[in-house]
Amino acid sequence: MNNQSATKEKIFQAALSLFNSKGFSGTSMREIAKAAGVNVSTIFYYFDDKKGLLKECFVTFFEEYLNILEKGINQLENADPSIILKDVIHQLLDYQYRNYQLSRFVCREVSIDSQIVRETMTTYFRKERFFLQTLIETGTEAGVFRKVPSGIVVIQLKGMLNQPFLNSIYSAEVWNIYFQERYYIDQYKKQLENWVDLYLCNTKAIPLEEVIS
Amino acid sequence: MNNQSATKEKIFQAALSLFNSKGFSGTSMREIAKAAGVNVSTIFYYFDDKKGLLKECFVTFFEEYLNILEKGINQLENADPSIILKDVIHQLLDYQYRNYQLSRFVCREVSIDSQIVRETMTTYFRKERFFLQTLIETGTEAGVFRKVPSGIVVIQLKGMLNQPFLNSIYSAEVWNIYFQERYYIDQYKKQLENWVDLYLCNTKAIPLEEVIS
Amino acid sequence: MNNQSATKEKIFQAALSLFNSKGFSGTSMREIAKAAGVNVSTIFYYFDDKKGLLKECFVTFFEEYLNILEKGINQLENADPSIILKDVIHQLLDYQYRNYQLSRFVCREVSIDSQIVRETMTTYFRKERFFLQTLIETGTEAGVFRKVPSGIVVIQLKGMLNQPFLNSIYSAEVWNIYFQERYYIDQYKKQLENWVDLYLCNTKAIPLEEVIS
Amino acid sequence: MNNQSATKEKIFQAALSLFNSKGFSGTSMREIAKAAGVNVSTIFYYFDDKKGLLKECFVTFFEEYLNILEKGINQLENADPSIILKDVIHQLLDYQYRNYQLSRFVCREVSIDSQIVRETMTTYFRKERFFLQTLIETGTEAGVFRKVPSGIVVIQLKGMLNQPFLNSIYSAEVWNIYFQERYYIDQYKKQLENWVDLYLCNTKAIPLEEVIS
DNA sequence: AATGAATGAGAGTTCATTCAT
DNA sequence: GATGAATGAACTCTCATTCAT
Repeated sequence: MNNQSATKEKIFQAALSLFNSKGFSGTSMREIAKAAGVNVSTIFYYFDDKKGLLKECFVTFFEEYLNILEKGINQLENADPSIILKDVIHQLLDYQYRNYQLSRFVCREVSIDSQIVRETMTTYFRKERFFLQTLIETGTEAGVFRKVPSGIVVIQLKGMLNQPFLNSIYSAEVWNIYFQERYYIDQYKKQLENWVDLYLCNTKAIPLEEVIS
Repeated sequence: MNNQSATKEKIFQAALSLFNSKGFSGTSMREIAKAAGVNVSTIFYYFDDKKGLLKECFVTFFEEYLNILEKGINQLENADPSIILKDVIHQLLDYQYRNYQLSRFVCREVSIDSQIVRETMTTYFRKERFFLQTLIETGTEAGVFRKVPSGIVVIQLKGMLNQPFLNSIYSAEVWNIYFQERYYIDQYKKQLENWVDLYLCNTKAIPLEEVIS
Repeated sequence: MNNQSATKEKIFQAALSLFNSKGFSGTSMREIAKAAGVNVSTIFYYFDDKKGLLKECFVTFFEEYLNILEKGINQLENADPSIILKDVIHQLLDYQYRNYQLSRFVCREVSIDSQIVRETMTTYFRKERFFLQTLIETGTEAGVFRKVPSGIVVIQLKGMLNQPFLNSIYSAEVWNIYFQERYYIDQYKKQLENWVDLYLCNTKAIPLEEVIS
Repeated sequence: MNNQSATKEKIFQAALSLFNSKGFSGTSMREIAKAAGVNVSTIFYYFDDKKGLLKECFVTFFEEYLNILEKGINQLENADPSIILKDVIHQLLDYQYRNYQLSRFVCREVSIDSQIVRETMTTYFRKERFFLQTLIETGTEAGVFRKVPSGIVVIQLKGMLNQPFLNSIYSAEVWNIYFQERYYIDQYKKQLENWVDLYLCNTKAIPLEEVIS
């Protein structure tokens, strides 16, 4: 993405993968080094300390994440809010699908009450709030969406957006639904579109032709 | 709850609170001992090892959680599935509201790929799947719910149910929504009922009189 | 001395010996553990951290050191200051002779500009100053000592008192003078008594019968 | 001093200052590099390794130090040994005054029992012994000094010479005596001259006109 | 029922040092 | 002449855990 050294990128990917499956605290620097095929010291050379790796994860994730939201907002003037919301949902799911390791990890780690989370996330969350709130409230004002409490609905939406990636193991092992595959993500996306139509706009239901049990 | 010794309960509560805010791996036995006001060895006396504490958290959480689901299923023969689903949602939210520390922690930790999670959770999740799937599919067969892919919808529902507790800090700091307070949980509950009515049953929208911004 | 556990004492002695010869920063916890025949963790169990060991050294050294000075002061009313000063010199040399490792280390480490030195030593040095200044100035007021600038003279005296232990290796290898042996300490003591008589009191020189080259 | 490159000198000064306040082992190459404003590798380029820096300190210090002593010896044939001794004392104090960081550091580090100290210092100390012993014993043979054990007295003298610089912090904070200032060094020098007159030669005391408390 | 002493393994981090450029 | 990338070894310190009491 950025022109970091190849070594730095290698380390970052290794860290990501391990953080994802074992958690931040549950992953040791030595494990990362081994997975990245470098010496432990090299990690410190590039990321200063373990927190540096965490920060990089957060920054990387939110950069594009917020970009997607911002682009959606910028199109609000010319288009139907419900269509834009669907498009944003589409792109966010797609982004998380493409970066499912990062997404899961960030989504989980963010719920831990550490100093670094507070420091790093505050700005991001403020921006995200602005974008989502604008999106919902513009739709309501335009008469496209029902009158809903935006905060509550955003939390609801975020829950739905994250769940597939947060508990992909659960989905896979319990429901045989694999969100690493396009097919299931598309299925999920369709339901969220239904959510917009039925729950938010309260229009007619889209007839479901292909339905998986 | 059960007639454990007061010491054991004290330890469990201390562990819970710390696991909740710092994560399982991020919490040390010493910290727990200090918070509980006992010697480290005492924890081992009661819980065998650190995993024992984790297991206790899972067991405690799912005992009542599954109870709620089971009771719902048992009433399915005599009542409207949509009403039962709403009632189950109501009780699950209420349960998590009463045990928000436990809920948040379990919900987060479950997404970590450790041996102990796999071992402990498999049975619980199988049961949960059976209950939720039955609930949704009975409703569909009875013509009360739209035709929906049950797995996808359950994952969607679970996301919405967990989100308030998983990221309570986010809700509080970013949206000023405090799910430790009845008011906000009731607001949230109302929206999930709307979700059942509008999204699942596709009936008319319930007019919203009281709406928070 | 105090009723610490035998293990703690063992560790302290090992640390002392290593600090003495290799310096504080130059000594590793592992080396100490190995020398003491305990596990590294045990050191932390007793002394919290490495600084804890340093502090213990300072405290141990100055406890008796200041005791000697205090006793001297208490006798000032009834006796000739020059005799008391000689006695104090005698006892200080003797104390350092008995604890030469500790003395050397403390004396050297004290000259390092670290936070812990400042914190720990301030009180001790204030007390020491009070005692030594009182000793010198009482003698001057009594007309026993020449009129001398007390600060300057105390620094001079301290230099003479420490040198044998500070650079015992120098003394041994360069001059074949071994201050671990009574004989040489007694020789040195005699010269310091001469210093009191000739330099401070300016009386006749004591005729030297036994002189080593 | 010598025509080394400016960079080398910059590094040396930075190292000196850090060694002085934190000790040799307590100072890292990175700290030195940072303080000198160069890359770590540059230090290795100029000094080979960390020991190289230490050696340079020793060499630099003793070069002029021994020069002073040698010049004193060379004048012994034509002048009163007591006057020469006083002059040597004067010049040594002055030299240490001008290079107080180096002096303090060398004086302290020399008491550490490391291979490099032994290797580097042996020659210097042998020379120093020869000069000081000759000085004292010539004076004694000439009947100018009392009959004293030269080794003991030299150690005594060295203690007095070093103390002001070894523990300059002690002097400053405890006694408000700042040996970085001419005034106090002159005061101290005067007392060492008294020491020569009264203790070594046993002549009348020099009347003290200006005396600081 | 509960504790203090003690441990081995491993944590994150820093060390002095090298080498290609 | 000077540097940035990379390393292996060692650092201090904390981890979960055991065992005798």
